[in-house]
Amino acid sequence: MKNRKVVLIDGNSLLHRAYHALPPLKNKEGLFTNGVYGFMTMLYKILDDYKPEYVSVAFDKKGPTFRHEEYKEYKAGRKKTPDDLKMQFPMLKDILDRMNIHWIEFAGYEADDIVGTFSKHCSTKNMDVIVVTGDKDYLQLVDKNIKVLITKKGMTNLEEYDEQAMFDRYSLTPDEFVDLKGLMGDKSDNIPGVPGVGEKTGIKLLKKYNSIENIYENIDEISGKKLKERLIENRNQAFMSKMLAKIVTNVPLDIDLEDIKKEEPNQSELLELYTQFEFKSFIDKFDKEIIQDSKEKIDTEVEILDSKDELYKIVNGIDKGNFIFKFIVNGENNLKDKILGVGFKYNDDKSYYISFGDEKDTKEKLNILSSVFQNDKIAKIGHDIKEDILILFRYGIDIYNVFFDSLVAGYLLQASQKEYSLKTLADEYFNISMQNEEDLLGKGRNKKSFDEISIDTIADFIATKLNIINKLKKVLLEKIEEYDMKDLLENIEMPLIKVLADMQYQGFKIDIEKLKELGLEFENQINNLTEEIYDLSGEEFNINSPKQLGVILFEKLELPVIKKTKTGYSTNAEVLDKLLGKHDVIEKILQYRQIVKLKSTYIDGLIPLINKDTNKVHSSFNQTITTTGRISSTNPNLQNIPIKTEEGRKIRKVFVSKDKEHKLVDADYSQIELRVLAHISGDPKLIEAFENKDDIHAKTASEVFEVERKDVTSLMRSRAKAVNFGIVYGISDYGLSRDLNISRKESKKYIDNYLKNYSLVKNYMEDIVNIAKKDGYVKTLLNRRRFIPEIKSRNYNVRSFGERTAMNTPIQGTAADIIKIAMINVYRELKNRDLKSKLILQIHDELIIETHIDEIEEVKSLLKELMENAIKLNVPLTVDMNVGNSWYGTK
DNA sequence: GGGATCACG
DNA sequence: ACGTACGTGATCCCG
Repeated sequence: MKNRKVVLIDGNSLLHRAYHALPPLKNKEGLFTNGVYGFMTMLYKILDDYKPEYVSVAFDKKGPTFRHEEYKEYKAGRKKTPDDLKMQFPMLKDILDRMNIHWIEFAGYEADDIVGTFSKHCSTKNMDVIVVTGDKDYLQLVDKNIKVLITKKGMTNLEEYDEQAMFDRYSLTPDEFVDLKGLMGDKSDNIPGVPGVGEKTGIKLLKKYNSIENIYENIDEISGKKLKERLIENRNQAFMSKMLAKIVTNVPLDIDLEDIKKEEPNQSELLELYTQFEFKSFIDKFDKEIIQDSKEKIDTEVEILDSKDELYKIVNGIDKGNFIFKFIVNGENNLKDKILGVGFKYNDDKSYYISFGDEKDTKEKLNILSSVFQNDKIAKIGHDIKEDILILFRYGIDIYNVFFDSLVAGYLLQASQKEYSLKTLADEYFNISMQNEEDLLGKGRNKKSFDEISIDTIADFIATKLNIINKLKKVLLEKIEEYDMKDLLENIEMPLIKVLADMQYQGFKIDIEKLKELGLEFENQINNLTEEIYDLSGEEFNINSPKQLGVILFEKLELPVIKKTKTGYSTNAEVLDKLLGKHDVIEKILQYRQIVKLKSTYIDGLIPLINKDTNKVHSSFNQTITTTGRISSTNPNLQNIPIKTEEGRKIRKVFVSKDKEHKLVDADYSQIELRVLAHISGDPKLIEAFENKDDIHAKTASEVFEVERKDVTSLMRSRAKAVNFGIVYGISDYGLSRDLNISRKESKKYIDNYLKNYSLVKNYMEDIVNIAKKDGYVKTLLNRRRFIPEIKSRNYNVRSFGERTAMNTPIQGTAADIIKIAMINVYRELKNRDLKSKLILQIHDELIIETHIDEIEEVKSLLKELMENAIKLNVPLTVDMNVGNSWYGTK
């Protein structure tokens, strides 16, 4: 018969280990959970590996122990347990209770004494005993039935010691190990031992004499004058140290094995706690059913409306309050695809769903609803409302009072998340699990569309959504107020939704003929370059494959390897630039790369996105992607259309105004980020420079290079420009040296010179990093918040990244805030004045208005006015403007 | 689906 | 000694 197995754990030791091994994880309430999480990870692993019938976790009990009575200085000078860790003890004990795992503490004794007593008791009963700890002292407990597991670096690694393993490692028996500690002492417990005796000497002595007692009986034999002297001098201390180090094995415990028998955990209670602590990986191990049962149920009461009359009756009763709504579309493109219906919920009433038939039916039903959408007294609430507005615009319906969007609100609260779907938010803010579209429709080849789903299913689906949006509204708004972001939400992000929807709806006209012409031009160049490259390298290969190109360049042609990537040779432009002149093929490859990029991304990539009827592209402007508050653009990305090279800039010739009656007016902020820096740092010299309309890069050059202003060369100016960029990005000498291809020493000098000149900028950089360290986040001028957990990382690279982020985010983010305000004001003003001109694009510091030719002067003046006065800073904001028939022309 | 590359502010 | 500039998106290759 197999021996019964018991696992005994030193809870204090293991929780300490876990706490120090893991980064400071917190749940969303701010509760530190790292120690508990690490402990449980280990516990699960041990239970899994050893499958014990009996388990107990021992803790130290507060207050003095018998050791303190024997020796007042015991554990003196030890650092206080940090509060972040202290609060995790009751948390852990709570988990153990819910797991039905026994835990124990006993006044006057430490955890190791309890474990010692228990383990010896079990050993005499011939049980297999496994003791788990982070403390080597426990090795004295090892015997033929007792094994000791000691944590190694990395936490989940445990080293197992039985009698043999111990002897292999220390050449000592467990009993001798106590004496070793008596000789060596222990700094962390403030046990003195014999000064000058360390592990090596101690082991040597004990191998010969086996115990401290025996050493002193034979003290005359000891070789080594000094050692002998020390031993004699510290005789009492040695015996006392041994006594302190000896784990007590007769604590007066009332031991009943039945008490520590491992029982089944209370699943639902445990799940509740794991949910609170956000231990996702542990939750995943539970049965699906138990998880499901633990979830909060969501109201899905919904009435399907069958006719326009029914719809009309309901809509008629809506005059003020909250209107939560969501359209169902048969596809991805709300500007094109069929609208299947709409679900809505008025205040806390039940949900309604009504499906739309043909175009005529759709229009009629939307017309009935338009009185709600256009009623300023009714607060519109939804999730990703921009997509719904596209539908309304498509049917000529305006919308007022866009009050709350859970997508945007979720983003504002935590801008670094990947996504903010209702399912994710429901999971994050409530204990609710819901279906998303993928769960409903499937994915890949078997993906269904909504028109293959029964109307009852759709109605349930949408009712769930509406109810979750309603619940989210409450908690997200509370949080937003707590973060002081109400103004940002109400006056910037919510009004912006409609502006972005309109930009997307308006679109940007493409000159198809010009596009095709340019495509052919690029194609010819590519063909020629391909031939030349094959010729120069002596064989045909796929030039687009960095792997194949690497083989040609660095193996066949034996060019020097400048840089490697994870997967092989680096062949990027930086590397190729350094190889220029070493082989004729390099120049051709650089040209080839450039033209292929232009053609594949900006010609071929654009074509499928053009609406064939209108020749327009309708880029999607995304409000919830960037961590800094900028917006992003996709399908196509209109924020990275080439400009830096003439060849690339030609692409802009295909972006034209929609007809002869319109032109493009392009307005961009000059140096907005440096101006923001001047404002938030308050640096008088920087502020003055902008007030004086100074050439900022030239000015920086004269300061950084310590030359008279008249002696600034164009090379100096362009380098100073890089320094200014570096400052905004959260400067590092390494980054600057790479960018300018100069030594780090030199770049460090430039930076030092800069910061010497602009001492308040230097202060800002230091202050903001400290703020981020203290608060865990930084803010923009308008209270947009970004959490920077990286700044507390123990990894240098990660931490440095956090510091640069802390410096850059308030600058980039404030600039983003400012242009958002400008966009809202411009949009409103164009509308108020009933102008035909429309805002169609934003590129971070630049706006493009498709302007009616009769309105050009008016638009230019209102644009300039509204952009420059979007916000009052202690430096002026200035805007440059250009007009053209194409985007190429606006220069 | 991730890595490399390169387009923009 | 450590080794990266901040923020994005699209395309291509390749496992």
